[in-house]
Amino acid sequence: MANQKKVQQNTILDIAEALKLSPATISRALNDHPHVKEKTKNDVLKMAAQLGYRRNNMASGLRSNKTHTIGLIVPRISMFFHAEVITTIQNGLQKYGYNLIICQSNDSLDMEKELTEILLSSRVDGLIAACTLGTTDFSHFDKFLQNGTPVVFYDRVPLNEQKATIIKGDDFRGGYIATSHLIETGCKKIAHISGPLTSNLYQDRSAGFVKAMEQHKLSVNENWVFHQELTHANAREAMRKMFDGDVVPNGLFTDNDTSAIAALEFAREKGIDVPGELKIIGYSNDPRTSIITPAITTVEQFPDEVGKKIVEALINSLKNNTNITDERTVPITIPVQLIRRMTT
Amino acid sequence: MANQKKVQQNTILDIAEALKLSPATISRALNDHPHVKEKTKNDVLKMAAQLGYRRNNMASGLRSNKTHTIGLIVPRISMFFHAEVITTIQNGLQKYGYNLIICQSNDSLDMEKELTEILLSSRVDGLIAACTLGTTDFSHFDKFLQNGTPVVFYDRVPLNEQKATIIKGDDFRGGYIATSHLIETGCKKIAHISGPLTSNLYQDRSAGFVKAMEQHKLSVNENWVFHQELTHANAREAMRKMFDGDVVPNGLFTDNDTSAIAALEFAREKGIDVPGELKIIGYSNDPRTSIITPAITTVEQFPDEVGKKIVEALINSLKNNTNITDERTVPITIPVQLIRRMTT
DNA sequence: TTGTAGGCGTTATCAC
DNA sequence: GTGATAACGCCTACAA
Repeated sequence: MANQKKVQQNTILDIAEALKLSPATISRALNDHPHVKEKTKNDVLKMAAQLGYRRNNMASGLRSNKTHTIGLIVPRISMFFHAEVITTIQNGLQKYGYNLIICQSNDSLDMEKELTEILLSSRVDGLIAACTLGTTDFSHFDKFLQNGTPVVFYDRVPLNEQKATIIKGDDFRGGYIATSHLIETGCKKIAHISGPLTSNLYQDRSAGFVKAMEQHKLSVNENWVFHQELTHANAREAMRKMFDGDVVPNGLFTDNDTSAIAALEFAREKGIDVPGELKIIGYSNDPRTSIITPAITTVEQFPDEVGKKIVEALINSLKNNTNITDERTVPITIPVQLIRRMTT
Repeated sequence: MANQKKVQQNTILDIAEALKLSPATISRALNDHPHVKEKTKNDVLKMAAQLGYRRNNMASGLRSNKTHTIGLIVPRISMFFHAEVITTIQNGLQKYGYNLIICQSNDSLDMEKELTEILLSSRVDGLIAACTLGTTDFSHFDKFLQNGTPVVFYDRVPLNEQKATIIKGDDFRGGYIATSHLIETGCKKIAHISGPLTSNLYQDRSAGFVKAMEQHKLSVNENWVFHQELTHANAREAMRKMFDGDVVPNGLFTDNDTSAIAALEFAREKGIDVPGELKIIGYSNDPRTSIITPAITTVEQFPDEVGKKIVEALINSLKNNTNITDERTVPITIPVQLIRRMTT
């Protein structure tokens, strides 16, 4: 009984028998093989429909060594940016006949490792990953590369990966234009609530921040620079620390929108006028930023573009099997754009 | 070359050879079969790790007729409610060793049908589905039930399905408490922006609305009741129509938060005081409702609870293979709760 | 254009 | 406690 749970499904043998043909012909007909008579093809298709036949992907995959399945690992699907990217990826891959196994690491490195093992067992044809913020060692992805499975990293990516495709937003420029915008609107005392420097995202945005400051001959106040998990609570705490002091910032760049929202709420409660006394700019163009009062200026990352590039790169790798091609080593960068609203 | 894309992976035969054991023993050891010596088990595990062995799920599934994979069909993962439910489901199933193939129908019935075909081919061990708003004929799910694959519907569910598990929010009560709340806070002229009546969701919420109105001897103004796709634009249009008239409502119940937000924005633009002249209540407790000014009163659906119940029900069906059990026919209802904020 | 036969990697059923 | 063997459903040389 253990393995009898599922009722037996029809197989190509059933179709073969019904049509007095050989299983091979059925297989060929179903796969639209050129050397099959039109009529035979039609007969097979009709009979397949009639019997409710569905190809067994396991058997097919075992034999052909292809699963038509792509693995995807993200921190959390409920993060706006990722949700949008995933939707685009899924719709894109579907057109090419690929399925997507979506896995969430919950931003846990252990979970991420476990998921790679699972996807390895599933023999996915390709892998897409946005790593956890704490992933600095990417060796758990090596197996895929080693056995020729293309890997596309996006958003949170390895720094020195030579064999995988890397797709990232222009975080340096994002940090730079956000900070420059604050400066241009009159801020001289600028704070930066950033994420942990273990991730390329925040390294680059921080570098952009520093660059803009330097270019305008503004000094960075280290007490106003935070590297922390970008939660609502942490942002509030950072705000509290800064506004406890005698000298307070008049510009704030946060590396995500949740922090910007928290900061805005804090300002509201403390009677700090935004944008009068404090200008705020966030990152990601989360739907909440346009809805809050005042609407928050932020940096658009074009998740749709990111998703499209991922699909394009992956399909390309899958087709050409160019797993050791040079072009792959050059990261693909998606532009960002300042969305100016009411907080600056 | 066609099927040589992936490098050959190690198999149990490789382990067997390295250890001078038979493949059968390796298989048993890896599956923690009772009749294997501890030492042998350890040796096998060690060698498997050393060789970087990963079980081939296709081969295993083909033989054992189990995929340890659950299919999930939702309209869109980026909808807040679904994103939360999915996260809970995935984390829950993971504990039981099940993977999840997440598919998006984009609220298209054709896509939904296609996805069932794909998941049929994948021979998923179970299926979870939140249907499109237009799904009134659920026969494309019959195949799963027929071959003994448990199916759990949630949110948007079939009305007369006898063999599948049904998990839904208490939409009738949600509509009822929302409307009652408006009445209790002084509204007598109440409008209802609802979704299409093809879905149980909006049938039930509408019934709750009507029931509350009747109970308080209030008449329903049919010009103020809309059944439409619950988009931002449609809600604005509905508002425009209502507020073009001489008599305007002073209470509004919308079946989702996007519509509530659109209505609030409309009111703001037209100088209609909320909650003074118009009270608004939404549905779902989308994060945006608590962030907008004024924060919107809404109905909490407890996606986390929904997710937990789904996992529980599914695991239960999977274990007991109770595919024709009576208890399954009784829908499981998750309570809802009024979240009172500033718009009422 | 169609048929035959072998094998993909694993597990289950026998034996021993 | 372990080994030999067949079978899961499909695909693809090779043969006809």
